[in-house]
Amino acid sequence: MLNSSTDPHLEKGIVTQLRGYLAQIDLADDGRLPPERELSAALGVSRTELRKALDVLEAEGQLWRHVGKGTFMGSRPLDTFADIAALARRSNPAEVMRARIVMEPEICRAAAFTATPEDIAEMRMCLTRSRQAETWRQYEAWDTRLHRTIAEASQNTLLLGLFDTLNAVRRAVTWGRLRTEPVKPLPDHHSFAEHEAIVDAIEHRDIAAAAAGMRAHLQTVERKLLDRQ
Amino acid sequence: MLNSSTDPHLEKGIVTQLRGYLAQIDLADDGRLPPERELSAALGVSRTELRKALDVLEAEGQLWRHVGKGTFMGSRPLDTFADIAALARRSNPAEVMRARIVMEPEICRAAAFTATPEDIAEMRMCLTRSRQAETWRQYEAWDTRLHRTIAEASQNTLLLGLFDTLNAVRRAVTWGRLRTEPVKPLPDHHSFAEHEAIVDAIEHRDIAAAAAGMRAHLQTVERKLLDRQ
DNA sequence: GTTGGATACCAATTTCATTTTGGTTTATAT
DNA sequence: ATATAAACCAAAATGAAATTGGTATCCAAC
Repeated sequence: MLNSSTDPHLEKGIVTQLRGYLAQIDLADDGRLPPERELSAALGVSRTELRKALDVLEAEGQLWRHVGKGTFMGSRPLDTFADIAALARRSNPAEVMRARIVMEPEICRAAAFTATPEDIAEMRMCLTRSRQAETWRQYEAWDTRLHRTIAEASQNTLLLGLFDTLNAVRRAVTWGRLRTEPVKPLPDHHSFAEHEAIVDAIEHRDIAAAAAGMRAHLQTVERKLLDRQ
Repeated sequence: MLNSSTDPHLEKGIVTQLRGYLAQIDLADDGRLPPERELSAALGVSRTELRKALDVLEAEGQLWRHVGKGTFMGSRPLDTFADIAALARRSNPAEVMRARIVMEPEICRAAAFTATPEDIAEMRMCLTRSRQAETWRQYEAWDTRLHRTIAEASQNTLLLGLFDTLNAVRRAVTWGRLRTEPVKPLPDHHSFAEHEAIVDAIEHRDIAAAAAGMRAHLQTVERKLLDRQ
């Protein structure tokens, strides 16, 4: 009862030992620390005792664990809002338009840097087809494809992915408005000229005009959208 | 030149043959049809010719294809590029920084419009805590929280969701860089002053300065990152 | 009797090699 | 010229094996 090995407060010693070890080691970017089996060996304690110490730190919120994954410093990654269905439920058409106005002009600016002749040819095809559209559905298909071609032309997988996410939310959001528009796009539909101005700017590598054109276009779309409600 | 096998319109025949076959067969729930190698054998045409016919149907939007996955009837599912893990696999640190430079300044501009006093108070707390950080991990935690607080202050669920997606990809991307930095952030670390300029601009509703400050900050981060490689 | 250590086992997850698949190129033949 | 076959590539799916946190069991020490 007198030697330290039976001291009931020994576990507390392991906790402090562990704290020191964790402060000292330089862990990976993801905050993952060595598996329990290695850690117990490195600290010279049994796995059972190490787990008790880890339980304490986990209760303090200093780390989190998951079977098969490992043990990680910091707080458990919060449920990201990246789920499209959840996003669409929380969002609304006004937010979608605001997000488009934030993102797409800058994506368009980047595209003006990097668009290839093939990209521009596809944009031109979208322009032609959208003018020829016989129904609003067809028009929207070519409109969507044009905007996505611009995002592709940015040559950035990640930006394209974010654009796709935004687009998926846009389609999933309940717009609540009924189509009271004419059965097919009229020849003087505002988007035609705006789209062409954007593609022209991209083709001439006029990055400022490309961004400005896209912003103006989306602001027109936003205005038309909100007028109707 | 006279027999039908050299008829230049034969390919059109293959398209119709394929249409008939697709209308006839009972495809799986996911709309997947047999791989090209099987399909060409079943239809008794070469894979090259089959692919031409598939190109036509794809251009019509009747089916979509993806390497490794297969060919599917109908339109491409919404969440194709929205998966974080897939994005992280495809992307890289340079793309992540470019995407941040595209998105965050505009989010910051929006935040300068809408930030509440509570938002700004939290930003100031992040500034203080990041200055007090004893390790790089602590610093990064407060840095991340500052940037997310700014995104929250935009009052736009969708923008916040896109920001979270970007952040998740950032954490998942393999940076491959070794930590050669000092053990703790030095008092003259460039980010401190830059962060404070951004929060100041937001507080004074100087939307142009907010966006410019964020852009300058991220460009500095990008430069430091690429220097090191 | 209680405590701690070693061991074995479980299920979730990752890892890695293999296979499959659409996309592309090359050589050959008609 | 055009079509075909074959080979090759990279993305993705697949499946076996290893890894990892969680749990139960048995045993020794006191």
